[in-house]
Amino acid sequence: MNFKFQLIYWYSNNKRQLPWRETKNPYYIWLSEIILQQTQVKQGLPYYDAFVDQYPTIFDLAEATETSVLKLWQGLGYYSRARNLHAAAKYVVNELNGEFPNNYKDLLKLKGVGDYTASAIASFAYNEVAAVVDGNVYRVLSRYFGIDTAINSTIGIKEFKSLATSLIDKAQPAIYNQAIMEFGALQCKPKNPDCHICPLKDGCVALQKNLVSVLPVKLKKTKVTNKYYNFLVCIDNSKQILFEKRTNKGIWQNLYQFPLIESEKSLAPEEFHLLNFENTILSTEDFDYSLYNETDIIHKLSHQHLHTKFWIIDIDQLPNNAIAIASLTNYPTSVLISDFIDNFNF
DNA sequence: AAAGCGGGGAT
DNA sequence: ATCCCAGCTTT
Repeated sequence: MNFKFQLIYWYSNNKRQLPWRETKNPYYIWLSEIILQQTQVKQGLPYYDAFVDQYPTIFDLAEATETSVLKLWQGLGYYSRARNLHAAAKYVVNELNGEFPNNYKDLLKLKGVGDYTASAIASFAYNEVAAVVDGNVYRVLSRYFGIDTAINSTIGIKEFKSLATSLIDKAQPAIYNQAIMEFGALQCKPKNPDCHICPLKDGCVALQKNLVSVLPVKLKKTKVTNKYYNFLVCIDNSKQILFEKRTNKGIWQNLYQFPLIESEKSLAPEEFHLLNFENTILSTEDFDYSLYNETDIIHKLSHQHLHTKFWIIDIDQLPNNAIAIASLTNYPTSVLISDFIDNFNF
């Protein structure tokens, strides 16, 4: 048996039952693919169910507000996916008369849809011969064929896409694509795969040459920068609180948070006055404050470590852009903020 | 070509 | 700690 039939045979015996595999509806398949970008199935599954439940059609999604879409996305990370998802839904409904793009080339025009996702939707929903290359595929191909080209280099991306295209089963592209990804996820795992029970072991170059643990090759890691965040939790006598939208570029765009002042270093409790209040409505004179967390909460993103302090500030009367404390949970926020809201005794 | 963008799981 | 996850967009 050749490579593709071995994969498909293995898949038929080992595949997981997942809801997006039970449908050919391109909207549901698209939804699942966006959710699963850089996200493990276990983490994405409850979000998929929630989106299907709350937005059963692309029209429902298009009619929603971005804030409500972000709220449902809360906790999943990479929030540009949610913003792009919503924008693409509006594009399909308003510009394409609600007809979902039905081929690789047109799928690529959707915001948040790149080569992998366009190939996945085109093959799964329309059985188009378009080879997917995700993290699983990179791993399987680099090991089986013993390829040490860096998978995140420009040349590597082209080389693996070309190889994947040459291998796909043109008679059943949907099954083949599913099979190679599932094989990478369950059998050809990143760490300590059980190669002695692998159906492809006889042809696997990495196994013969003892290169399983070093393939695939990936270029360097991103450098982590440290930042020092000071959130001002400003509460007044009528249980109002300041909460505002992050409109800047960068992390957590369009999510909500308490007023934030960055500092150059981690401040001691008595150094509160060193914060730069220039762009806030507060002056350091007219309120009492305390520090919620004695030691910094370190919120780790892939490229930033956020050393965070929550300063609790009591004020007589906040301006009328403040919101009710009871309504805080209606707003989409980062995990850093939602954890605080869940734990703080308001 | 490189950097930016989250959060959690596995080891 | 470190790497990885059904990657894409911006610089």
